[in-house]
Amino acid sequence: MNYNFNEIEARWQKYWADNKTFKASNTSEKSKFYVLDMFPYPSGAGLHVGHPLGYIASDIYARYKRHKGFNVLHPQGYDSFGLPAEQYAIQTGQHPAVTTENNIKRYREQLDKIGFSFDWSREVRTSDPEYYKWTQWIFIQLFESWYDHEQDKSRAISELEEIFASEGNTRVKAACDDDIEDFTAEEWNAFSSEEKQQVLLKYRLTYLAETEVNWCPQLGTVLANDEIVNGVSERGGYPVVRKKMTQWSMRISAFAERLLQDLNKLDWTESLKESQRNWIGKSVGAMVEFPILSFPEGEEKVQKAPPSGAGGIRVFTTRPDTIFGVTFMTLAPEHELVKKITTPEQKEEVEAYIAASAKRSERERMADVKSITGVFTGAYAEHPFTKEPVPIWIGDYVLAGYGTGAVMAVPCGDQRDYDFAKHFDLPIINIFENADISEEAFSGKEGTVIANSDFLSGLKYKEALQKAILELEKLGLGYGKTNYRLRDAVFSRQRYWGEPFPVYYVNGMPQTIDLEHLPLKLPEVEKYLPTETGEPPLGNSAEWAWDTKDNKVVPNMEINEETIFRLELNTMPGWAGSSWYLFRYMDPHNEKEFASKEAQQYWENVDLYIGGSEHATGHLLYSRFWTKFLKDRGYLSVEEPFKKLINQGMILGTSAFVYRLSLSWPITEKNKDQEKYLKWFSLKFPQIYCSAKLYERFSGGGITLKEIVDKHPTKKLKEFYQNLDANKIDKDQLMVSERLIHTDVSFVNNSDELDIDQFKNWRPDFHNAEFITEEDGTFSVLREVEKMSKSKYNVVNPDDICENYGADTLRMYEMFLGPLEQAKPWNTAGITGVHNFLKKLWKLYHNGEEFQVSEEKASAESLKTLHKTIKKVTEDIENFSFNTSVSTFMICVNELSAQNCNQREVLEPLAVLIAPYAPHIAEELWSNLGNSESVITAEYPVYEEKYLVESTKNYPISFNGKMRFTMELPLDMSKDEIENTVLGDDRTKSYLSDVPPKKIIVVPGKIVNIVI
RNA sequence: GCUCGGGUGGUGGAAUUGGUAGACACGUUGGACUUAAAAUCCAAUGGACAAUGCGUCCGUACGGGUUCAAGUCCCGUCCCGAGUACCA
Repeated sequence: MNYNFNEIEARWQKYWADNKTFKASNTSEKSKFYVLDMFPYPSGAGLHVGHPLGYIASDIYARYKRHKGFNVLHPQGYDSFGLPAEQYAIQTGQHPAVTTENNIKRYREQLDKIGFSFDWSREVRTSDPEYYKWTQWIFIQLFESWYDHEQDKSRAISELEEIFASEGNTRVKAACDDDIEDFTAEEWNAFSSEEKQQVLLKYRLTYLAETEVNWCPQLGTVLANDEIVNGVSERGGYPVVRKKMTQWSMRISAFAERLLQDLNKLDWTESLKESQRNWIGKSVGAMVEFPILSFPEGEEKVQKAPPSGAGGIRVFTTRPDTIFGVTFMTLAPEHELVKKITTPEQKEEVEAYIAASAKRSERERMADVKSITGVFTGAYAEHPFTKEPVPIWIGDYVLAGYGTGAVMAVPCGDQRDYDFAKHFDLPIINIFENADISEEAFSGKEGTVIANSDFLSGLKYKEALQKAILELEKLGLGYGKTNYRLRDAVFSRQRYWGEPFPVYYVNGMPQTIDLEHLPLKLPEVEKYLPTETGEPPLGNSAEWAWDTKDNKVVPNMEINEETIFRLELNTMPGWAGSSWYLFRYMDPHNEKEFASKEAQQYWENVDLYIGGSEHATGHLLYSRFWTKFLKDRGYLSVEEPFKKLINQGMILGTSAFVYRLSLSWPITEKNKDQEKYLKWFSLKFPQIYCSAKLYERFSGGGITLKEIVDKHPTKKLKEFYQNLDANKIDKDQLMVSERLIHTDVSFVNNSDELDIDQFKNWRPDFHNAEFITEEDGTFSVLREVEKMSKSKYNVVNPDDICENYGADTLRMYEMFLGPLEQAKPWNTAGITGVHNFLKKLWKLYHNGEEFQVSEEKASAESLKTLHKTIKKVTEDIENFSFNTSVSTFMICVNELSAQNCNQREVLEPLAVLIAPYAPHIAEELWSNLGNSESVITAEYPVYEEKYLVESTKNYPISFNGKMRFTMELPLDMSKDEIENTVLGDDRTKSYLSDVPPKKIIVVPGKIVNIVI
């Protein structure tokens, strides 16, 4: 019987589904193990071979753990709220829920074909009201909480109210807005309830605030920092501008220190922890206040303007020890004090500068690091110690968003300050002993001795740092402070397809809806675009008001501001639902809690999490934040969501680009009839030869040139295809890409012919390209490895692989490609190797057509092969080195085939051993071996040392470290005996040629090295 | 710029604590089977020299070093990838 993978796989997939083989129980005597994949966003394009990579790895591990006797939770679900479904809805009018449902169906079909051991009874979808009910509930909990820095935990807002009522807010150390004024208990108690609400909002862990946000006009929404790549939106690549808006924010900054410290507890890769550390961006230093001096008109005398506090410029610095090196200050152009302090003489210049820098986008400012710009405000600040006036400048190298938006400039110690000072001819004072600052700033820290600095002179960096802070504190002009780069996370999105906020507004103050009335379901809207007045899409809904009497949604027209109020129009961002989904899997159908205490206590948190590294700073940070919050408030018992995390590398696709090289004579006024330009340019290939309509029809995935020719045989296209030299390029595999490369160079050539050699000279990247010259131009074909994506027409579909080779081949091949964590290009060519291996494995259990295993004792040789394999594969799985375990299996099967091994004693354990990797074939073999239950119930084979014990070792004999020959010697031979035996060998003698060796190194069991 | 990875045949990649570099697979070449092809099986396959085999030399980005022994450890240089960036 041949290895009929299609039939075998379909049968076992049905068996698993019918028997609920992978259903996990929340009560078990066994130890638990939780293996989780980052759940997918169900996009319209379906899965490509890159998606399942991580799923296969986690599935192998989950199956392995089951064999090892663990109760394994291995669920899967969908992150089903998101932008693409909404964009699609805007274009086609189809409800996102409908397209999402369709996409999920397709995903499920594709996933099922690969044979994953997911417990689908626990499936979650973030867009399901029964799920987002609890996302809304968590939001409410955040709203009802504040962060107490003294206890270092989140607490109920009612406790804060009690503190305010009894002692005011002066002693409260809370994470809160900056602009809070002190009040006493009496004052608090005298506040109106509205005033109280306003104050509390500044303490809540989710709060409304006028914030400067990243606004993307094309997408019509705000974006989080991690949704912006290189100044443009991650999705779509649209420009992003800064804009002030009232937005919900999450006070994640309150958790900065804990998020940083607890990284040490996690079994994550160092690089991932490092990116989180960078993102949190802790810096220790001091807050210093420089009082402002002003020059009142007509008076030369320096006068102290508003006393410190109200009128000072606050700066954050990591180097308070360098304070005597301050020669000027720089404010960000957006700094609120700029307008107040600018002198009339400087006003014009300053305003022009502010206007100019406001025009420059964030991106331009980032790209243009080199040029130094700035303007003097005319104002001066007073140095806290020397009392000397310090000129105040503005410059856009200072960022409004970091620290206080102002810096004390120490040109001798900071390169940017140095450059600024040089450019504007500002003084530079050297306050470092033995430092040369004639060319650049001196940035040394450890061992640096401060000079020329009054009471700091002679002190080392560390001592000076502490002394400076101490002295500042004495003056009341500064204090030690730790600053974090981590900003509070904006939580509002002006979108339709997301979780609605369970919030309505009474007199402008937000109120939340009680749990028993959740979920607040997403309303129907006529269109998914912003309203004419610029409100988010939910503003289009006719029924989006909250009736506080009946606790239900009612039509907007009934709003009376007494019992019926308007609801929040924003929705939550994508990361809301994904921040806690791991806990919902534990108890997915619970209607009373997001997960029961029992389920939580049993499953705790994720033991192994596998997913892409693109979530390093977004999802993984937010999820940690919410977990810590829920723990603080007693809803969870764990501090961290994911114990161990592995990033699978991306699988890349190979794209072939067809470029058209053509001649053209662009005619301009200047060169009319004078010169001929040979201009090379690329065109969207399909658009040359086929209509735009056709192009759209093909956009379901990668398209080959042959497909276009078959479906749309225009004469030109046919000719082009036929004339391609099949010896030079694989014409049927030729993929057509819409990629457009712009060239910015044109070069002069007086001939009409394209000089290919010259062209290659000019563009070395085309050195290996194929060139084909046609009557209407020259074409070139280039292959490049890049991210696999529908838009790049380089997608390989896993369905086709399953169809042609089977899921087991796909699973093993994806693992065989290389280390899990490494990015690697997909190349289908090598898949036959893995497929042949499975065929050989199949043959081991068959005698020609018949399934047949022998009940006789296996040979010592075969047992050795088996146990060697058990040992290596087990180690490999534990180390997530799946690629090497696949080759171990290949070696094993090659050896057993050579030994003609067909004994049950070897083949039965082998079937279990390979089951995590190739579960379908394993089930088939296991059942043919006479077992009635699924192979998943089988115990994992145990490696026994006794089968591997060797009596001899094939010693490599090397001379001066170079291996020359080997000698088979008993392992129990002593060092001296080995030495004598080796020296007695004829080959050794010939290498020594009668010269006695200088030294002989014998490492028993390893090597012999003779030094001549 | 900084941080973290990495650089090994024609290709993907192996090589626990320094101990036989190139496992396993693809590809290529030759052979068997076949009318033929596919499939399958067998053999060879880092490079150079030698070629009857024995062999010799060079080889893990580059230059040094430590060591009996270095892909592996140390110092310096170059290159590639990822993240991050006027972070005060």
